[in-house]
Amino acid sequence: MLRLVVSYALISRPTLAGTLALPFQPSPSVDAVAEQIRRTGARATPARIRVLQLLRDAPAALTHNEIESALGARAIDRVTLYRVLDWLAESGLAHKNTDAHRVYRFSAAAAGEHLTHVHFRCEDCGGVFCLAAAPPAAPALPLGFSLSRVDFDLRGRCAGCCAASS
Amino acid sequence: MLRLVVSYALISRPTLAGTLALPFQPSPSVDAVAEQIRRTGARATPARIRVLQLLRDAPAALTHNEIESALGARAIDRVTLYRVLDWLAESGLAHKNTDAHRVYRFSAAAAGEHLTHVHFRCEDCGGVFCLAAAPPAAPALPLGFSLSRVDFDLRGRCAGCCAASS
DNA sequence: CGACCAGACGCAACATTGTTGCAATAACTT
DNA sequence: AAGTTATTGCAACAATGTTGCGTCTGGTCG
Ligand SMILES: [Mn+2]
Ligand SMILES: [Mn+2]
Ligand SMILES: [Zn+2]
Ligand SMILES: [Zn+2]
Repeated sequence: MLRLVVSYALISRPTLAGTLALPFQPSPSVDAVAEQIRRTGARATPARIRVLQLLRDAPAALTHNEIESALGARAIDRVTLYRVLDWLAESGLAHKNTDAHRVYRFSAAAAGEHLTHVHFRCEDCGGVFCLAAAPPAAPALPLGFSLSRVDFDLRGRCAGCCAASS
Repeated sequence: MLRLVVSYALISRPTLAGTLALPFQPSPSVDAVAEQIRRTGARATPARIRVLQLLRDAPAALTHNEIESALGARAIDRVTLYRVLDWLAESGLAHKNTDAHRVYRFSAAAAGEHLTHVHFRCEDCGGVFCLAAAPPAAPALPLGFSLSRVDFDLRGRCAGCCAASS
């Protein structure tokens, strides 16, 4: 069975603040989130509002599964959640990334542009941590290739997982 | 449906040789491969020999699916192939990586150490290309984190996919 | 306000990749 | 040649993600 635990508390701990980007942000109001959605030209539905608000509150990128659990009772439909998440990513309101277990993780885009910093990916829990360091410049590409983005990923075990196994 | 096409020919083209690492290597004999397997202390079974030989012949990292197709008739069992591939990776004879479509790709380990160079990952076909550039050094980690590996991945569209859509 | 309708939703069914349990087989050892 | 035990093949399962389609509703306009 796949073990996918997000060390919520740990990620936003001040202990790591010196090297972690994206500090915790105050929760946005429902109206503000709805307005942000409408500005893209699309409809501000309850599903989109709740999910985007959840992402903006989250201290780390979340999986579809984690979001479904977080919504708890009166959860929205599984497929709708997939569509909402993809829509958020396409419309630029969220980032869609793959974690160390090859599962998609989503994070609110407003909080910071993930292309401007380096990431640490825990091979144990799958968590993604935003580090303060900037990624280096890309080397030259072979002829005919086109670049869309650069990822500098450090892999290993996060503090939480290291502590849990010692 | 998932489209997973490896541009075999393209990857080993001399056009790209200036910037691509891992040039094409001559095919190893069955006996040499079997001996390489036995040296790990495990049994040299037909499945392991055929798969490792295929990987050493391949100009690019292959998915489970591609390997199954390549073996064609008298294919080995799906599950056995998964186990052979995982064993090859664990025993150090092959590398196991994730492509842009979040599918595992396997490549023979002897041909070159992938930690010493940068990769280009095509977001269209999922192909992984080894570039000649070396990855930059890792920045400092937060306290308690442990690093196991660094990936510097360029993402975009490969020459084959760019040409196909123009 | 009430009707309208493109866009969003919910449901059911499906696809793909990867894993687990277990009995049967065969690679190596003696 | 027989014995041991790693490896195989099969069937069933699990997790993530997708597609098709009929129903509903958010935002708009009369
Ligand atoms: Mn980030
Ligand atoms: Mn490589
Ligand atoms: Zn972890
Ligand atoms: Zn491509």
